This record gives sequence, C-alpha cells and structure tokens, in this order.
Amino acid sequence: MTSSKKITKKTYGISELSKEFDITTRTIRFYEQQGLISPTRNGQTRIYSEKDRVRLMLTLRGKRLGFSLAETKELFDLYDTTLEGDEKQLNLILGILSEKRAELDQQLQDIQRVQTELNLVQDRCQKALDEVLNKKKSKSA
Amino acid sequence: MTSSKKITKKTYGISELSKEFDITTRTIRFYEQQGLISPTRNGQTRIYSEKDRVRLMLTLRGKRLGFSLAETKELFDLYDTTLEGDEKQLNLILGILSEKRAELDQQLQDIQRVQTELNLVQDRCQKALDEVLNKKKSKSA
DNA sequence: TTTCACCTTTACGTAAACGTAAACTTTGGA
DNA sequence: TCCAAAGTTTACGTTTACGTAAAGGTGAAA
Repeated sequence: MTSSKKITKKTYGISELSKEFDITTRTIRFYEQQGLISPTRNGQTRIYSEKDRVRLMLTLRGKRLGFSLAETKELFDLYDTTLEGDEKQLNLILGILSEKRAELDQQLQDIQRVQTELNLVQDRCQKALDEVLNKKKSKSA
Repeated sequence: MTSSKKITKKTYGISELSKEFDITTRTIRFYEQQGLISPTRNGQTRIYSEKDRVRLMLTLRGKRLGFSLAETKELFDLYDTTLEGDEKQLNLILGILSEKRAELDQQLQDIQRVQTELNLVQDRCQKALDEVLNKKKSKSA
C-alpha cells in the first residue's frame, strides 16, 4: 500500500446530489461558479467526484453556521494551500484558523445562552398553558 | 415587594447604543423599522429603554447564529404572546420552540464537526511548517 | 422518428440587511 | 448669536445567494 487513496471511484450527477442534499441544481451550479466545487465534464454534462460531494456537504454545513460562501471558499483554498505553502502562507493559515476557532467558541456560548433563554420561555409558556387547562377543568367539573 | 420590576430606569441614546454594540445608527433604526425594538420619543429624538437594549443584544446574538431578523422578531412576538395567549397560541409557541431547539442541536453538532476539521487542517499545516523550518535549519547548518 | 426527461447557458429578478447621500431640524457651547 | 455635533426622514444603491424563465442540446424509450 503506497497510496492511501479511497476506493470510492463513484461519481455523481447533478440531480443526484440535488436530491441527496435537498437543494436545487441552480444552487449547485452557483457554487461551482463561486469556485467551491469543480466538477469535470462528460461532453457538456457535469460529473461530480466524491471530493465535490464532500465540499458540497461542508459548504452547506458552513451555511448553517452562518459562513458566507466566500469564507468557505477561503477555507477550501487554504486547505489546498497547505499541500504546497511556504512559511508565510502557512503562518497566515494558522492565524486564520485561530480566528475561526474564536468564532466557533463565540457561537458555542451564543447557543448555550439561547438554549437557556428558550428554556425560560418554554417554562413560562407551559405554566400559562397549565393555567388555561386548569380553568377549563374547573369549569367542566 | 409586590412588583419584581428592575430599578434600572436608565435610558439610552441611539449613538450610545451604536457605540456599545459597535453597529451603525442606521442599523438600529432599521431594526426598529422591522419591529424588533420600539423606542419612545422625546420630541423627534428616539429614547431607548433597557428592554430595547436587551432586544438589541438578543437580535445581534441571533444574527451570529444565523437567525434572520424576521425569525428573531417572531420569537420576540411569541414571548410577548405568552403573557396573554390562549391554548392554541401556547401550543403553537411550544411547537416553534422545539423547532428552534432542534436547530440549535444541529448547530452544536455542526460546530463540533467543524472544530475537529479545523484541528486536522491545523495539524497538517503545522507539520508542513515544521518541515519548512527543518529544511531552513539544515541549510544554514 | 418523435417524445420525454434531463442536461446546458444566458440573463434578468428578488429578498434580506443594511450602506450611503441629501436635505433638514434641534441643541448645547464658544 | 451662530456654529458644529447629533438627531431626523426619505430614498436610492449594494451585496449575497440564489429563483425563475427562456431557449436550446442529448440520449433512450416508445
């Protein structure tokens, strides 16, 4: 085993991917236009590799976390650069990575706070509901 | 103590808030226009209450989590409704709350995955950097 | 051979979340 | 008293992330 390449030679069509991720083909083509994925062609038809599929997945995950497409592309480019980057580049990347880390930490805090707030609202809501139901009960009794 | 009202009678000016949260006054007025905050007036000048300030904070937090202004407003409206909602309303609210909960759980997972991915990139990057530095060293030796 | 499903490019449209400029009032200091 | 700072409304402009036709190519099945 000199190579660690995956044996997943499978490729994907555009509607196949659009169904898997529940997005439109327009969206997929748009992501290509923005440089997030780079499918090959069979004639004029697009052929997506496993790498394309993974990047699509990562792009959507990024979106759920509020990353812009440009930010996600930046991370992709950085990742690719690690394969051949010089010292300056690599240090730049490490810097950006720590920035992203800080953002994620902030988001974790945000999520926790929103969760506790949702708990409060839910409690309040549940109590109000209980009251309503009690009134009903005593009325029918 | 029959009332649990806060004693924070303090009010805020628009530029005061814009500085505190590092946003423009335009943004604050826009949020008002979208129904997220409801300052009173002194003549034609806006006066913001503590409640407005809190809502502003929550709105910005929501933004960091990818909530649209409309979604945030919906939550605000729901919260207010819990004070006088009927059974239908309250059940509706509880439903929406559990939806939001699910979203947050998804985000937590997303964050964790992105974090481990960032770790991988960082390792890879650090190794590449070490290699570069080693080459430099052996050259200068 | 025609039809149908699926692919393509080109291009204008749109919603969200503000930015930015113009034109005007109000108000606390020098 | 007069200016500059900070407030206001109105309104058009901008970016992001697609939506939505329009108009056409392509291969397989009927």
